[in-house]
Amino acid sequence: MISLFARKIERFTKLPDDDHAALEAACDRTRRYRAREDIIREGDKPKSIDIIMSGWAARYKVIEDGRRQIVAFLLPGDLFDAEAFLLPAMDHSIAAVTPVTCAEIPRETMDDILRRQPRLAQAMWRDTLVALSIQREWTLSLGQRSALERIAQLLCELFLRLGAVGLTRGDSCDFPLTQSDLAEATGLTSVHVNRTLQELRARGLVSLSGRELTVPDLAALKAASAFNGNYLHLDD
Amino acid sequence: MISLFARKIERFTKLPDDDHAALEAACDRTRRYRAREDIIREGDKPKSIDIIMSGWAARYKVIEDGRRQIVAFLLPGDLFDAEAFLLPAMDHSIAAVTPVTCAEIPRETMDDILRRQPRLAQAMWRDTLVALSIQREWTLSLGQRSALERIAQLLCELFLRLGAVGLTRGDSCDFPLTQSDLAEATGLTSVHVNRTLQELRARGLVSLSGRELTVPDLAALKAASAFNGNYLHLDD
DNA sequence: CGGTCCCTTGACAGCCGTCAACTACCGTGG
DNA sequence: CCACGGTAGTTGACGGCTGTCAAGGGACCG
Repeated sequence: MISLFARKIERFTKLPDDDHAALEAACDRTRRYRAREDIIREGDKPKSIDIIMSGWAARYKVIEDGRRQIVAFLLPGDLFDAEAFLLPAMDHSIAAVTPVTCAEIPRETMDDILRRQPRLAQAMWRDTLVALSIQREWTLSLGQRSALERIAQLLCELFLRLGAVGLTRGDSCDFPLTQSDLAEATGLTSVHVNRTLQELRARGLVSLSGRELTVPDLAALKAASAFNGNYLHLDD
Repeated sequence: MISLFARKIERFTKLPDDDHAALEAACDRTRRYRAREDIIREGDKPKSIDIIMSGWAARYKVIEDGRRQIVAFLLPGDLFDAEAFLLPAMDHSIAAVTPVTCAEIPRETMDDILRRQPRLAQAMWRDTLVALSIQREWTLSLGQRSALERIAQLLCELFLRLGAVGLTRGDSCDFPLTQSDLAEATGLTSVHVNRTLQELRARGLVSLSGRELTVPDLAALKAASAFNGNYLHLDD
């Protein structure tokens, strides 16, 4: 059941069988969320650590006057709420983008894992470090890249991350984000995202319609965004 | 010697004495860097995990055409290079802003800590989660805040983080960043940072001269940047 | 006293935001 | 069947925040 997550963290170190068993046993329940439903809100103190089994979600932060920023996308296989386990309370919110199914690891189980499965705990810590690396790249993007580069960069990232968990079909993949979602993630307005997507299409870099993204020439899209995939830590 | 770091991670859970001893024993050497010297470069695979004992450093990323973004500041008590321990190679660089002194934990010692001191490992993981939370706030800032808000926000953050490790004096603190540093951290140009600082001074929100920052009214500065300090996880 | 780094200032331009209206699509229900 | 409403996408006109370019000033230092 937790195969996607296991596969992801085993990119670095193969886990022994008892860690697999512990992880398998830890995910005792699943939970479903509707599209656009909040999964956790800022200030909450959730009782479990979740792994996304299917669907897309978005971490977002709001400023009191209503401005809103998506700070990360969560894809199948991604672990989240480790922060809720180790920190006092959530400092941001998470919303489902599509219908989402999660596997839940209860807090008490996490306590056991930390004490008794150090390799598994280490793999989870490493997962946090990859998330941090991605967050740094978003900081770079928002600080330095133009609108076109930012959007191209984000599309590259999502395409590669989906590919890493086997969710691409050739040069295409599902793409449930609206232009407003893209705008909130890139710090642009949806109007400007719209114009920029037209530019990307005009250059033949992407085709994006009917909830499907096609990237005919990934190298070209990378070049357009000055993409450097090291930050994803997908290889080796 | 590692007191600042221990104090920082014990905000959440008191560590037992043997963890203290393990941490103390782990930091067997210190190393010094000159101001503006690179401490680690992208692609490196350092042999130790470092804790800053004194001075300021900056994590930064570059795009191949030369654009440069500071993605985090590292202050005394901060742990860094955990990513270098758990991930294949550095995906960014770190440079000293001032002269810096670091305590070094060798990789082999870290292996031992993970196996034998689960509470200490957990505290370090938590430290990574706080860094991730800060990185999310930077993403929010760059995506949504105006130039004035971004700079005010950053000044608030640095002032509070310095205060948490006892490095403020009343409403003042050392402030070694140049306007170019601020520009690279906020995604602005140094010209615009200059004008914006003048605006902040004109409003009486900060005074910044001779490497010293004074914040006469922290609440006012927070208000000017729509600051919400939850993300720092400094209390409780 | 020349050099370098940092800060400051002015004029101008451009990327992207704001505002507003319009189209397309789709599911619901009369 | 068509009216209806809501969401998503599109387009145009205009404005402003911030960048670019260029020059100059002040402080520190060898």
